[in-house]
Amino acid sequence: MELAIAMDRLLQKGHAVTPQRRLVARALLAAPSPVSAQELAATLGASTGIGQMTVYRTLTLLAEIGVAYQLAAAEPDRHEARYVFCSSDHHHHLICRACHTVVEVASCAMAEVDQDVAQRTGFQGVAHHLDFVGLCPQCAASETREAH
Amino acid sequence: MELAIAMDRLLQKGHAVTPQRRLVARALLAAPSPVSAQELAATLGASTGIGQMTVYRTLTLLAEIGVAYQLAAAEPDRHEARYVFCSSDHHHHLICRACHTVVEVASCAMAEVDQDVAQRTGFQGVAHHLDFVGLCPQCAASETREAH
DNA sequence: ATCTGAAGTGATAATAGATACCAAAAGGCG
DNA sequence: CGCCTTTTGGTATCTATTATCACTTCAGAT
Repeated sequence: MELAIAMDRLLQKGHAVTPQRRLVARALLAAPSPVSAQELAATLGASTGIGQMTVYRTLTLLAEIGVAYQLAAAEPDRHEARYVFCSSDHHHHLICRACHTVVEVASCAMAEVDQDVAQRTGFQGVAHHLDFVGLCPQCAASETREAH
Repeated sequence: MELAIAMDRLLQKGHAVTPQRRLVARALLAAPSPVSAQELAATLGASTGIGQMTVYRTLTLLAEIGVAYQLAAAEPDRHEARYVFCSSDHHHHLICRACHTVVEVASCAMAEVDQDVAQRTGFQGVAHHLDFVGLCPQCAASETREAH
């Protein structure tokens, strides 16, 4: 179970495992598409009484220890951060620009690209921030239909 | 002169060329590091009387027509959008995490990566959102010195 | 098991980046 | 040159996020 792994990582990094953190992580894991802190706070607040401060702090913390990822590609007109659960190693996300479904993209050769960029520019400790955006098969189909 | 190209593109896309838009584009072009709408509005507002609404709208517009780019890699603790001027074709940005200098990275093989991702997932119209972050040579040197 | 210091929580208030609205002032094409 | 549309900008407002701080809970040591 992925949740246990996430909670373990909390402990390993010197953070407490609290019911609230477990609930936030579980909600994030269960979400079918990227969620914002606001959305999680609304849902969890109503069902469990967790305060929004805790949701914000927990999401930030989960992102810090690598259990969550804050998407770089924000939707237009929404300037709020959206998160997805990801316990596995470095990888990227492919987001449907219609329904916002997220698919993980197996880590490609970006490490080499980082190295290449570093060599060509003289920068050190080069990392990257990368998301893919596209239309998932279902949305592409329905969009074609609507345009008839 | 890059500014003329940018203004031309405005016209081509059916937008008016106004003194305000010229000033915003010029300020963006002259900026040595990514600037936020707030910063531009403060500077331009004081020196030319341009309203902040216009700055926000113009930056959004410039980003839409491809003359400006809104960075994906936000600085921690700053949740405001930062823009850089870029009239040339698709490319990426390498940002120093200390001094925020921006270096353009010649467009790599990302188009092929997009295609590859599309094939493997069935998504259509796949694009990406990618920034690099690192330490520029100067900042790397001074950081090493400080750590002594 | 329980004690204890440190970490986590949450209600409220405050901050700040961004947007809505609308009257006044331009721009561009005929 | 003149009209119609687009653009502008002041103010009010929204909303996501952070600050504060008293209270509670966790985790490791005794």
